[in-house]
Amino acid sequence: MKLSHSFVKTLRNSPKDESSRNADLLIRAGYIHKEMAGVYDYLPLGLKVLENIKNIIRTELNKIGGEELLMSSLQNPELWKKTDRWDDQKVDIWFKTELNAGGEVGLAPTHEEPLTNLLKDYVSSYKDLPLAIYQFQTKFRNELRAKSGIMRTREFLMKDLYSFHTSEEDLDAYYSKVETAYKNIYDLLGIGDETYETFASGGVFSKYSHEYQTFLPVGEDTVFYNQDRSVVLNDEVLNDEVLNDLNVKREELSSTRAAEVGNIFKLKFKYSEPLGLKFIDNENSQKTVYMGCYGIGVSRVMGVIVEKFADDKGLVWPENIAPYKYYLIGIGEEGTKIAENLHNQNPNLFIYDDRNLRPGEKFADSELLGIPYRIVISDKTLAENKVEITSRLTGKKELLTLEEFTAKL
RNA sequence: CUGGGUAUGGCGCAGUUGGUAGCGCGCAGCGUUCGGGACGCUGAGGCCGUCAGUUCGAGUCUGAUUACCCAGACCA
Repeated sequence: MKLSHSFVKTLRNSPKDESSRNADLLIRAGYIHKEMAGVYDYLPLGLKVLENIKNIIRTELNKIGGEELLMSSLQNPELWKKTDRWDDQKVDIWFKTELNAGGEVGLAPTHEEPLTNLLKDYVSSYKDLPLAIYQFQTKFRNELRAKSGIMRTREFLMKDLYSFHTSEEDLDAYYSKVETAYKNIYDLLGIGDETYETFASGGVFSKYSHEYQTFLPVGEDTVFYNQDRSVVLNDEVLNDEVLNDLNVKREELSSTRAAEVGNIFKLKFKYSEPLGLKFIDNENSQKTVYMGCYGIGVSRVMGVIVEKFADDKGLVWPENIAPYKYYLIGIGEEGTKIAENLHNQNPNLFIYDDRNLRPGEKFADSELLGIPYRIVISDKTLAENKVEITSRLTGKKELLTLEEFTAKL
């Protein structure tokens, strides 16, 4: 990608109305644009990051049998009335509007109801189960207060997976598979070593749910953890009964701020019962389907990654999710010519800074954008017939011949 | 929702006791520069969030309203 062709520009000043580090840097670096409080646009670079995160998640979910679909945002109130989640007193984050033809619709804050209902058309026998169905979908939640940049917004991208089973054992077994998949996902996203499965409140049908919490000073949750971090719990469930269940003592726990990057639930019959999702078992008797649901806030994860890695020079993306791997700078006539050639061979790997700027500005932007490796080709490096590679993360420089470098691509 | 704060060119800001707007960055042109955000000259761009009001005159005063930010509450 040639930078001169992008409509996006970097900013030297921080926008006044963003105090969160993630939105500040993402806006300055041209990854996102703010539409209004809690509503952001994803510009070409931001979209690439989002897509990279999605692909990591997609790959892992497909490994555990997930099937991807895409459901609608507009919701039929009748469905939600059956589960008692349409009433604003019960669920206070709905965006609701009216049809010109008459009647109300809502913008989906989650998708248990429509998917459970949808499956009534496709599930009739135990032979149709289990199922694991997921999507990447825009959710709408009318939060009283949007904050923390892209970490808590009114419109956001979420991966939601739902599983359907004939028995509690099967649900439990699948739940474990998801736990493993989630661990892999957070590892691949680069935040695995600071992300912990955390006990949280479970609701009606199970004692606990599990959240995935990334330790982060600007996180919105408070979690408690023991010394080896084998037990982590949300402060909302910090009580004697839970401490007893988990066999930890209050005194041995420390607390920290953390950001929720995922949440998994055993729903059992919570939605299948009221919506009537049933199957016939092998003895011809009618049973209610067991369900689980598993979410990851994709856009929030992007914000958490920014918060986790950014430094005083700007963004720092892990290689896996960076929009491009290399930021290419040619200096001098010969260096520019070679850089241009290199870029043209594989435009998808490089941001080629072909702008008519002095090198210092290009260096600064390469750092602000957080691209993993900066490649400089100049008279200086060409004197040794080499190109210079600088790691954004470590700042370490390396000189390779052009042949050695292209061999690595 | 409660409390506090802010609204002035694309971004960041200044506008003194009311006299119809200025700076930095960015942008356009020319020239000198060219491995760490260079410099000179020239230039474009704003009815000062919105609506009322006071006044001969309002970015400055009054009232209302909207948006945005922060803290808290809320948060499958």
